[in-house]
Amino acid sequence: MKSYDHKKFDVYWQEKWLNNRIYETPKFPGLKKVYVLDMFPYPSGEGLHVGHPKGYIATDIYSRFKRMNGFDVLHPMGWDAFGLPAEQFAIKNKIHPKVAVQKNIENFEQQLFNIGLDYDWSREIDTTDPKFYKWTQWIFTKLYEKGLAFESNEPINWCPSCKTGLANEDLDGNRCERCGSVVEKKPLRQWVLKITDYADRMLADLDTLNWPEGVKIAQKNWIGRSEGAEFNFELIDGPVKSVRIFTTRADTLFGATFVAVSAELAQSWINSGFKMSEEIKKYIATTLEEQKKENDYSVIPEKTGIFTGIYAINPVNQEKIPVWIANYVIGGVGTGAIMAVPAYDDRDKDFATLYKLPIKEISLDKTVEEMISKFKGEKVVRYKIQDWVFARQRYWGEPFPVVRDEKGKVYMVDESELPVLLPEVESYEPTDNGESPLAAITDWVNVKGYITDKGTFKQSDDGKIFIRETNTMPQWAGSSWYYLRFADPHNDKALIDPALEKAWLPVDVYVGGDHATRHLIYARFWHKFLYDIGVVSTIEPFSRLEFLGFILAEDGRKMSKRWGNIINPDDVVKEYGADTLRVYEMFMAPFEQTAAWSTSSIKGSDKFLDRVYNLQKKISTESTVQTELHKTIKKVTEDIESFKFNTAISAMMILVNSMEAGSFTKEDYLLLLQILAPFAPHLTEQVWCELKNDKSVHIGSWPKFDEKKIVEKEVTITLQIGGKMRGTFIVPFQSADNILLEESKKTDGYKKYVGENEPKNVIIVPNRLINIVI
RNA sequence: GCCGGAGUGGCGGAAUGGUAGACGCGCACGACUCAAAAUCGUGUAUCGCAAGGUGUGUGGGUUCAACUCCCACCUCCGGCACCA
Repeated sequence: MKSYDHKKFDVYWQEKWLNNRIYETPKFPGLKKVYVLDMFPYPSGEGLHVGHPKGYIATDIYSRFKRMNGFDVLHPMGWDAFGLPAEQFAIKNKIHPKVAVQKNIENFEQQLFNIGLDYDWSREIDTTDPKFYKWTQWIFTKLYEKGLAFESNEPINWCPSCKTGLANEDLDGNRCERCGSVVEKKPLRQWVLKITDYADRMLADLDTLNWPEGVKIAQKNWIGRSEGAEFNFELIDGPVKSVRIFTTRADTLFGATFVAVSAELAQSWINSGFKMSEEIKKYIATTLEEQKKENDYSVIPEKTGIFTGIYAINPVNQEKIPVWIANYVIGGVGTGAIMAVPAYDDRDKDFATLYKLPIKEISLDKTVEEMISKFKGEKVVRYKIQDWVFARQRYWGEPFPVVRDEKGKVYMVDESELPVLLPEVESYEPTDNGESPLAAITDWVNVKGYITDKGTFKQSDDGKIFIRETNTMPQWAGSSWYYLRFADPHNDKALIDPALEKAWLPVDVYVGGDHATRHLIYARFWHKFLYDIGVVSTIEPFSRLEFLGFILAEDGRKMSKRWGNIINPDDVVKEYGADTLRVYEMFMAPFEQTAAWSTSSIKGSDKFLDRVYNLQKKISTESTVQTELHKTIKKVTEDIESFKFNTAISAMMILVNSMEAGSFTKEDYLLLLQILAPFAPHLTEQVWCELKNDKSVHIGSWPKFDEKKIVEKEVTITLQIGGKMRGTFIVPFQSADNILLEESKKTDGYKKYVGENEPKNVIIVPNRLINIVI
């Protein structure tokens, strides 16, 4: 049992803060602004477990800290509420996703509120709100205008279980990231966004970001820029005049001993009428089938191939070399054809060894550049990143603001008629044929109207019939720009007012889990596009990124219904109070590190807060803790700024230990309350207001540490002899070297290990250490 | 295979190249109590009665001094993957 009733404090202050609007952000910031943002959650039906609020607690501490330091803080919260789970819930229970989502949001709000988070709820947003997705649709129309959104019929990844097309980023290997089904390649009419146009800028601007190095590297690899060249190899009696190969090693062209093409390319030759033997056809078919199948990436598949009977001419020496079909050459990568140089490429070497093809060593005396210019190569930059497959054949997403006329010509819906509302349907079931459930609603799909002078579509009852686009946008659409909306959440004339954009953006600190190669790629892409059309004034959306480590269950597994190991923050708040939950989650491990929950360890944080509360009974007029107090203020200030919450708390624990053992004044105690306030807002507010008769600790100013007080009067010097620790002694701060040496001679350690011998060398680190070398 | 990150007590973890294990949990003993819980106090890397020795994944190196820097390797976690 604690000495105070945390339930009373929690509820009292949470309501009071709400009523006094102490966390409401001004429309425009003053001199100092900071925009602190959490990756907004998907409001699932299961509610929060204790892992979810970890990041929110951190941003809460950070924004309270900044507010106390005189900043105007934008710290908002919203809901990323489109997506498959709500839809699947709807299908199962025949409840409209909107209804389920609303209920879940209310539950989430209450759970977050109970933790005492300082969000400005007047700025709450929801991606499924038509007032919000109006602007998601608007961005799409702008992308289309600039030629960055286009339709394609290329085969795309199709998840047979989710019954929708997917982007490369939605895959885990060759499985659907959501459900784990192996995806198929399926030709499907698709909306695609030209993210590749921004690849170079996204790569270059990574350097400007204060992000964890690992994320930057992951993005760099995902974008996967490679510089190389393409060369034409003429074919003798082939299906086409020449085959085009891509290489990053043009300098090895003289060592090419065969050409290898993908089964896909060979199939296209057959499709266009070229005759090949049954054996070859069979090989192509089985290879294509194999490549579709599940890959175990830990094992490199065995290489197979077949000779086509065709020969190619190496453009650098007119040598006649055979053309093979090989399973290690993959359609869709590069040109789908390579020149094989077994002497300088391990894969080519394996293949050549297997099929007894020649391996030719050469002298590499020409540079890549020389080879390109001399042998009519073409310099080519390739990216691993693919254009963003942007349409989903599902119900619960943003409708496209797109119609077609009877000839199939595409028009964007006029801006004045946005948003295109997501209609009610009877069945949310997806279909097998790649049609969205929306396609079944004929009186929505067929819409009368006309084309304006600007070339956009407007509705009119006496107009011609147009057909609406029935796909919806992917889950990542809303989250690609939502952070902009918080600065101007109720604007219905523009996505964001330019003055507010300049005032608040960019996000100064962005906190969340690992979305290195999806959300953080997509949002950067859209932000750069919005920069190009003048909506935003910064080239990057998130200046600083802090990753959070997840909280595992006590058994070391992920918290999940399936394992029955979920810990609900509501229960923890009830038993220990919001402050204890907050302090414990920040103390349990370094912020960015994954750690397991411990029901016994949390008691330590609870005890700590109780001791802080009880300290007020010990207030005296003498202080023995000045140095330590000011050291702690310094440490906590620095640690919050760098997200080292665990060591900040540890420093405060050390201070409290000293305060218990020694004596301290009321002023000392109030300073402790102030630096603890961001971590434990309820308890500190209660005691602060009682003792000081002040309005709120949270709008007061952050304590400044006194540099003079941090300086110790006496320091403990470590005595080393020959590098080994042989004792300690105490001297006044900043004692001269000769004093240190004299003092060290008085120690037992010196007498024992040095005695009358003359030291070879003496190394002195002022205020710290003396090392006598013998 | 490539690219990241990490290996420290029974556990979570702390250490600008300068007393390794701060702080917390757990455990042991003691105080309070009829008793228990809570609370408080003391102890808690390891070998040794002690003096002292050994210890931060392994093996080398640099240095007066290495968890920290360099080289080689092992293990675990994450990402990418026959990308030409």
